[in-house]
Amino acid sequence: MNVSPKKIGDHQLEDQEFSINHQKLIDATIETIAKRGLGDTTIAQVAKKAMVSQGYANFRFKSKENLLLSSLKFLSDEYKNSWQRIFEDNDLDPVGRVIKIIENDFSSKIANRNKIAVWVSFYSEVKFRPSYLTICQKQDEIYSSQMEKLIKEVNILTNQSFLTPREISETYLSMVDGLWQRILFDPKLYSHLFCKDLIKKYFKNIYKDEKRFV
Amino acid sequence: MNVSPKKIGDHQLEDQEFSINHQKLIDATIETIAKRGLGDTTIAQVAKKAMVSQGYANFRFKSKENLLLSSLKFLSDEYKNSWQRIFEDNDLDPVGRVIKIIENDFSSKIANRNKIAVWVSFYSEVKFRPSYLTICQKQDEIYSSQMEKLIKEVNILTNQSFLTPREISETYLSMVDGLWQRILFDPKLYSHLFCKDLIKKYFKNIYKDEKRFV
DNA sequence: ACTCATATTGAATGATTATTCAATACAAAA
DNA sequence: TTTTGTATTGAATAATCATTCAATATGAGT
Repeated sequence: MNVSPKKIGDHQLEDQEFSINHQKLIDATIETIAKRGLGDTTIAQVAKKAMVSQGYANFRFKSKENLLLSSLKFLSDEYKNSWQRIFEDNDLDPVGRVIKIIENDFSSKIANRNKIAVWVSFYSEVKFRPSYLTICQKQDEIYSSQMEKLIKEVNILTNQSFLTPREISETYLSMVDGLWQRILFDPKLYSHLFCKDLIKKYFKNIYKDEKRFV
Repeated sequence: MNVSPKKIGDHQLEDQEFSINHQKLIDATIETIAKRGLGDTTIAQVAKKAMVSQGYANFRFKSKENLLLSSLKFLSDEYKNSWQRIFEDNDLDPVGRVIKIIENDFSSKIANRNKIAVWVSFYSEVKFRPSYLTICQKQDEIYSSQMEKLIKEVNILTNQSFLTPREISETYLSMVDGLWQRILFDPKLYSHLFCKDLIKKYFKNIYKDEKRFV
């Protein structure tokens, strides 16, 4: 049953990342937050869902706070990986990349109601937990600047010059955050398709000659 | 010191709305949520800030849940009043109304960091508290439909027909939600001026001939 | 089989906090 | 002044939880 103490040579790995229990607990944390909300998430519930003892969960992560932080970090990395792959895909041209970005932001892996619930829970605490802010802000800054660079390329290719890359990028990113929130409210009305089409239409209005924004 | 038992004729007013303590407690609740977060807001803190006893706060609102609910309702009504006044102002033409709406949504009364913190706290709980959802959703639906009607008028006046009123209204509202969230993260970067100009530029791009969107 | 180090348990602890309620203050009416 | 009904208090209660830790299980090395 105990799988965690991986060894390299004679050395016990210090890094928690390699433990199966570590990941089980993080998954259970995310599920619990999504089901009951951040405020009603207790170590006991998480431990039960992860099928380890309550004491162990605390021992492993040193504190509840740290468990929450690790879970946020995990979600944050998952999101980052998904868009970084798009930015690094050399088979895509700028417009194709933008389309992939939109589709990723409203894919069922990223924009599902459970994960959004977790995101929003942490967002709401950001003002009071500098540690949450650090994780969210760093990610957002990179995404934001990558996006701006990408839009710059699209602007040049399409001869669009009224809205600056910064403006397009900022409006896009706010719109995504806003739509994610709305998915929480009313997932039927704000379906993935609806959101994607809305944003594509928004881009189509900026880049009138570009056929690919449906 | 006791001002609350207003009487009409011989009748004790049942309606809590008329009590000064009632409003003091709601104000204190909002301040406390903004300062410490929804999760760390206790009745004791709120009561202390409102300068009444802890027992009284509970007695008055029957439960903590109910106090929170009343506070959300208060904020919700305050917001609704501010935009309803704009929709009802007969001195404004459609474009002028849109501009007022934008300015209201990023006025310091509405988009200040404390109130946004409270909004976002409740949003994050919406999935788990149907009562919160009811308040937020109802308000949003009315705002949304009023906005759509207004945009329809602007579209007609400006001969704009590529984006539908619904699309413009949805993108606008999501953008506002997203920007509010961003104000929480980084209020320096997302100043009121920055947000207003960004949105006006966005409208200017839709209504190219309309000089008033700066 | 025995030892030892590490992983894991789960019950006990102590802190926090919503809620209750008996006691008191207060203000109007008699 | 006394009575009476309501407003308000604040201490007691009971529930919930994070955290701790002594006890136990496990598995590798000898």
